[in-house]
Amino acid sequence: MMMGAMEKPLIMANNAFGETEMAIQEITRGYQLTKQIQSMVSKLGGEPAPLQLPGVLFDEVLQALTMALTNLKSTTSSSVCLISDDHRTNTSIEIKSGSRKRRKVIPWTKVTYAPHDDGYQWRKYGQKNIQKSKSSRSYYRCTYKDEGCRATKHVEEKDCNDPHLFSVTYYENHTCRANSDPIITTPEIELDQLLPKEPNLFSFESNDNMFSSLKVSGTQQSVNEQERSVDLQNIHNINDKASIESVANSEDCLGPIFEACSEGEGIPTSACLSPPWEVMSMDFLVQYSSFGYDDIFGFPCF
DNA sequence: CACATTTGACCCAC
DNA sequence: GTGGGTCAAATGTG
Repeated sequence: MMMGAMEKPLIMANNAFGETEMAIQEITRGYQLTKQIQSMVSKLGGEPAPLQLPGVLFDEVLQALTMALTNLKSTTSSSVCLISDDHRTNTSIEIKSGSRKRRKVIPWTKVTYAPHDDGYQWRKYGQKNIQKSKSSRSYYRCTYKDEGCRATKHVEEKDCNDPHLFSVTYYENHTCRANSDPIITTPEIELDQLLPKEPNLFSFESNDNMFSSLKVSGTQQSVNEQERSVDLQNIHNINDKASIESVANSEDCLGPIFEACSEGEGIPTSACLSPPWEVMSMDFLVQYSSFGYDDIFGFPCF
């Protein structure tokens, strides 16, 4: 699915999210056009010396666009309700310890790229080196703690090759005025608006809480509107890097960097990604879309 | 000056 | 005793 050079970008809904989405579309288009030019330049051949510099510049442009997309996508996905309320809202249970009742908060975790702005205002109150982890963990609480808001979060660098990847664990819900922030809770943004109307839907099929397959659909302007399937015994044991890469990098698998959603009992059901992220983002994608469950499934870092 | 961050000390569950 | 979470004084920043 290669977008034509003169093609216009999609027109999105006229709201804040739509504007962000439009920016994402534009940058994605810029990425694709740069790829096209890079391809044309590389085909000229025969004059390697003067073409070496443009080659390096193309790489840098593509990298810059990719980073811009990541940040935009990260902001978008954390600012709107991609996640079902059951999982955005952590719950708490009462635990009896001796004669005392102790409230145990069930946290939820998401993996995100920096900057991890989730729309709330946080105040850092501590930092500790964690025994099991090479990196330190930062402790944040809501700026409006004085107003009775008990929300806290812990931010820790993920133990994988990507230094920009962070694990953010949330405890308690915001009860402060920030909770009425329309960006966070906009009810009119429905899941189907967020899910890609474009190609590259990776759908995870689950069976008894185990992921059994990964499907990739190329639907928009795909030469063959076909659905290809990569069968994986259990997605949490992904080790077939090559097959995932081949799908992710296939020509009719272009589009937004990624989106992720979760339905039902927290089992990630669909997501999409585009070729620039290859397997690295696949790992991120899986972890992101299974926020709070990575401890259970133990997704690997490639 | 007000607010945020840093960092060593303290608390507490295990 | 140890490790993780929180406190609070010192320090930084706009």
